[in-house]
Amino acid sequence: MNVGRPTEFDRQEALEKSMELFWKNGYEATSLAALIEEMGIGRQSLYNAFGDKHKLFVEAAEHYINSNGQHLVDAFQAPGSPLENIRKAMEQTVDFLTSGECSGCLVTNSIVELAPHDDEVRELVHGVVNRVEKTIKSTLDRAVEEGELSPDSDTRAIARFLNCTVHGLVVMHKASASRAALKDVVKIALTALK
Amino acid sequence: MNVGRPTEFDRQEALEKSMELFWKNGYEATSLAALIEEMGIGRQSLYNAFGDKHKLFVEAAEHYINSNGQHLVDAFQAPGSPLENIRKAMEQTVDFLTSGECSGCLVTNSIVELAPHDDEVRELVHGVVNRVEKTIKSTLDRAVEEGELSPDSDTRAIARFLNCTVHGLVVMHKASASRAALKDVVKIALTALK
DNA sequence: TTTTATATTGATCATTCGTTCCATAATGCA
DNA sequence: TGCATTATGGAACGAATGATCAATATAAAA
Repeated sequence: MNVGRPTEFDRQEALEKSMELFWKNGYEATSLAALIEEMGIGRQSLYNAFGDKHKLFVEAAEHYINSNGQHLVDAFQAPGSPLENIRKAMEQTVDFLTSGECSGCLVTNSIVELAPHDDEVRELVHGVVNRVEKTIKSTLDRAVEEGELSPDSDTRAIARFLNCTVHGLVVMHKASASRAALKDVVKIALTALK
Repeated sequence: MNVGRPTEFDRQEALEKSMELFWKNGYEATSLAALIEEMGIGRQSLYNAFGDKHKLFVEAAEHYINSNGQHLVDAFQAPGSPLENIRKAMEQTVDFLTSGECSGCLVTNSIVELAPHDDEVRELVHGVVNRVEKTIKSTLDRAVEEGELSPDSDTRAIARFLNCTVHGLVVMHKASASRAALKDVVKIALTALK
């Protein structure tokens, strides 16, 4: 077992670096040369460890979903008041976008750049969108159960709406919208929770 | 005046074709070869008439803004009930996205793909976003004047919110969201107009 | 008709792209 | 100590990229 020359680099670390690059520049605009440079590994090592550029991207996107994406899901599912969780999750999104050097959301970026003509990526991001929608819906259903929301609320529609708002916030931020503008959006969006 | 060999192709027609291609595939994924193929002109003619790929893209984007983008602005500014205009404009957006073969919105696409690292495009789309926001705000202000909306409404915030929702709808559509899902979003978003 | 200016056509440019080949190095196993 | 197996580093691949050059064609102006 474990025969052969041992790998010299940290696979997870290299994957993380590639994720940051794809996140910042998108798929097409990220070259193999840039990846090798940023990941700090040799060309052949990249192909050995990750297959090819597209496979690397998919793996990087999955890693993004399991790390950054999970934070959003966690915020919605936290214990305590469901509506308060939703408020916090939306404001957390604004903080996430406006804190430090952030390039929006890798999922949103991939939806726009790749989903229309890349079947594998489309299935991946479509799954994420559906999962987030269900997460929000279950939080809303809990809000109904606990009397925070009217029993005749269309929780699925509201969940879709909030999900949509998150993507809209990402786009606005990339269009140089101010933090105040994003907060305005959240403020109004939350008025739909009555 | 008008000296030299006359141009054989229709410049506006060629520009339109390039717009459709950039719209469908994005900037990076649209090659010169595909452009001259679709535009039906020679390579050198393209460079003579439009400068280079980037200049062509900017001009195509401006054309998109002045045609497709104007339809949205017109919907908001139509005569009659302001709130009714807003409702129609949002539903028109859903129709626009789900009718025929549409690749979202060239402006939204450009924001995500190019705005972060392309100064010229960023200024262009930033201007569009601001203009749309002001258009919606003026419609909302008219709604306040005509008593359709409470006088203490934060019309700028609502305008930002609706603008955000439009971009979110585009992203959702590209993520294979159903027409029903988009309509759900609009239904909830309009409840913020109370 | 000659001159000047612009358009078209096709060849060709240097780069960059993602990818692969190959020789070498480093490990565990027999 | 070989042997098998995997990793690394560098060279090189063919294809595609955006862009330009040079030759020819077509028009108006002199």
